[in-house]
Amino acid sequence: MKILIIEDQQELVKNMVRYLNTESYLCEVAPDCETARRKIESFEYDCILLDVTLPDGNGLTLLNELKKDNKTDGVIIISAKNSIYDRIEGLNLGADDYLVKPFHLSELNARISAVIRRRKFSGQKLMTLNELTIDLPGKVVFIYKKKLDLTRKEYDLLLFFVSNKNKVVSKNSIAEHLSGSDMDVFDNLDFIYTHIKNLKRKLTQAGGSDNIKSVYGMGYKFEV
Amino acid sequence: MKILIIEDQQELVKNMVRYLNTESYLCEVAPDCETARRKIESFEYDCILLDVTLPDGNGLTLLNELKKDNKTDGVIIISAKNSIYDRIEGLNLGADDYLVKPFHLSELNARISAVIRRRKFSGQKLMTLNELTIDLPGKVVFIYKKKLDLTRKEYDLLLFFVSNKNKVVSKNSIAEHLSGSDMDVFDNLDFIYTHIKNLKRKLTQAGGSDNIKSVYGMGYKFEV
DNA sequence: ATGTCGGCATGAAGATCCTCATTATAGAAG
DNA sequence: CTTCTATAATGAGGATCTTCATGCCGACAT
Repeated sequence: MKILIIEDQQELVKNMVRYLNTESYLCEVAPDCETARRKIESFEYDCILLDVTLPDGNGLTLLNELKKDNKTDGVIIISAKNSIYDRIEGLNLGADDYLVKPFHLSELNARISAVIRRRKFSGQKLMTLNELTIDLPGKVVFIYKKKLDLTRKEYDLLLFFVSNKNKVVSKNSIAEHLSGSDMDVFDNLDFIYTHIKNLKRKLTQAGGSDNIKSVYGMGYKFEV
Repeated sequence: MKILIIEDQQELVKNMVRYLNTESYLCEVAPDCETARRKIESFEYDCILLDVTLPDGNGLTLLNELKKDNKTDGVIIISAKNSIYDRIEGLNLGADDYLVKPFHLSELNARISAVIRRRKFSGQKLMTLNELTIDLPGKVVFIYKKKLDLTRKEYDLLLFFVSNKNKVVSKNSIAEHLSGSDMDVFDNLDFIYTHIKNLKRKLTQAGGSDNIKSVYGMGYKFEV
């Protein structure tokens, strides 16, 4: 899952990134509105953390721009001020949640996963597809009650498949989802093969069926 | 572990429950004395958080009732007033600890686990695990009758390990136990390494076996 | 002064990830 | 049907990143 952190306080950002990395999120940082705009244009994030006070403008202004493009989904406002005005304004502009500085990282984490759950999995905490069970808050996958030991990429990949089940996803979109950095072009998509192979192996070795079908020349489809 | 929260401020309760849930406590809420009485009668909680100001009476009155039934064990008083009277009164009535609003959730957590820890060991004064002997009231540790010279943190750490023996404890939970927990966020968990290293050294140098095993990426486990 | 504590630097150990070379397969073309 | 080419699967190994161990030192309190 990819998160954009729009925040200029370096120290805070450092802590957030470290913590969220341990929670298996891929983070990108935009220290100002300008960078944020550029990144949001070129990529779709699962969750956006938006600080209100930024060096080159107000975060709520940025949020307002996003609203026009219907891109406010998944935005969590972060503000140092405990101002009711900011809160209401932010939520009115379509933000999903609101966090007041200083906050606990565990609370941040809880809100992020809540937002993502709401967006992608209609609020469900547990997702079941035949023999497959995914515990979203716990980030654990089971097959027939048996816990799978997946790496971060494998988990991300599986989640990406599940949230696009029965649809063909291109290798490029998979690559974008899995890669941490925001490269536009991938000179080499081979690393996908490895992750798909490993995921398939772990799924089948645990007794599951192989739902990941390759669609020649198109990409892959998770059939269920 | 089950916790009863006797508190009428909904917003606060919501935050406490959410936080304590992430700490894998099970929470029940009583918004007034009446509900609290009923719940305490029908169930035994590992810890009770008791607000002093409640809509239908004073929390200390409730505590007094509990004292008559010897049920004050594990009670943490919560008060908005920083009143010495309340504090002394509460502790006199048998409360285990006292917390002044507003407080950090991490501090609340630390105190709850402290109370639970205290209660867990309350029956025994001496705890023996193979060559290891812990004199709980005296806070002294022996290996083969040989007294270990542990610092406070080292002792706390050992106790935490012992009370979670054969279970993996995360570094985060260790950090929360060891710290006075005024910190919002642990930007650095390295101090744990030092204490673990020193504890291990003291244990082995005294002739004990090294029971503290690291579980890569998970934390540590005290095997016995 | 002394002991305790926590941060930092370094290096080892471990896990993860990606590249690459090779083999297998699908679809197109002859 | 056979051949050819593009695409996909697989296995091995090294690069990279994370986590952990250890020693050292300054800060702080007793």
